[in-house]
Amino acid sequence: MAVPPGFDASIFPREVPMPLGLPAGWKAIERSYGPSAKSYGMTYIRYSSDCGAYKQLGSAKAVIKAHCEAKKLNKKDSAEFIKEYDRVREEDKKRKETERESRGKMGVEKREASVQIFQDKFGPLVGPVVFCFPGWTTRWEYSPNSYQTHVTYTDTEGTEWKLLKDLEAVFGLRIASGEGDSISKMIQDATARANKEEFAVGARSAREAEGVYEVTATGESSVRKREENLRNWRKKQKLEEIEGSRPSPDLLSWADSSASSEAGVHLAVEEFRKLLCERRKFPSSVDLLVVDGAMEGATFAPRMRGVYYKMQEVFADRPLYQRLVHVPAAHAGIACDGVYMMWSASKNRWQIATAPEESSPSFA
DNA sequence: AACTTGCCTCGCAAAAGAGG
DNA sequence: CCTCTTTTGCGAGGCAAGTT
Repeated sequence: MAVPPGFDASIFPREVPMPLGLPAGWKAIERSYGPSAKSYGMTYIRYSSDCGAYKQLGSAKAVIKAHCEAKKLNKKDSAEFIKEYDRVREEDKKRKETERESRGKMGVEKREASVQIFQDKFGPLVGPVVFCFPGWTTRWEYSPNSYQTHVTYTDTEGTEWKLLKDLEAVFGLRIASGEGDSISKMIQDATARANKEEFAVGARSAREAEGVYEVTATGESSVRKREENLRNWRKKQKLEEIEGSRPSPDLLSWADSSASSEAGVHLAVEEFRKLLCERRKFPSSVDLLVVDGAMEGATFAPRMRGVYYKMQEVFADRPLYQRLVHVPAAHAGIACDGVYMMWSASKNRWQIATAPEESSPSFA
């Protein structure tokens, strides 16, 4: 077993976040295998209770069992507790599935059905139309090995799409969930502006340059040689690797260092605004919101505090905010986090959670 | 004897690769 | 361009050697 690149045994053992749905009062410690082990470079997790009664439990289920024991729960309450744990896990699984589906990755049947819904309404989706979606970027890459040019579309969220079928499936799914109107409008507007010849310029340019041709949301086009593109790509990969090994870079940049200073926060907000407007073409009037303080000691404080922007969507008749993070490796230098702030009608309060749904588990 | 620690395997899911 | 197959990655959980 090869040791993963960048593996550093000296950072272990270390505390890691407890898996979702486990009770408070426990710690998860990640340890690494010793140099003599076949699994050197791999790690494993052990759980211990803060009270010291349990040490080195090997799994989440064992933690649940021990928790019920320690709390002297009777059979019924224990079963209830386990049920709740399963429910939370299930919900998280569903959330992840929804996330995958929004990227076009779904089961065969669902995919075919979604594609059908789309095609019944609009016919097959074609490149020149996607090319005209407002705020999207189109990139043609020529690969000399296959003499083929493949196209990648980047949507306004920065998600890349390589297959028109994926887009059809996602749009079909959204139509089925009642978003038909906005999609219809986008498709119709784009179809009206679509121009086959203009689109064909992309593939031709990429082929002639034997490299990459890209047209951004604002209509600027650029050509890069293949080698140059490969270099950039490698650089990006490396950066992402470094970013990945570090805990949330944005927090280090301001939440930790300058949260206490009014001016620091102000600077961070302005920085986000600048990036949003210049790189992601948001209107300069975009509403930004700072979440900070008043939660010292809260486990998820580092995950919650930060700058949020007001989304176009509304939730429960009130604005919906999404957290922004600094990601220098991303092309815009900025990205949206999976953390939202919304109004909860049932609880009659603002809350921060991982998905804009009434039922999603919330931090506060 | 009971507990702690390190290691290994199994099974599933995601990613990569091969082929039509 | 798309689908099917293979490979890889990863968490859960058990086993066994070492400690107390």
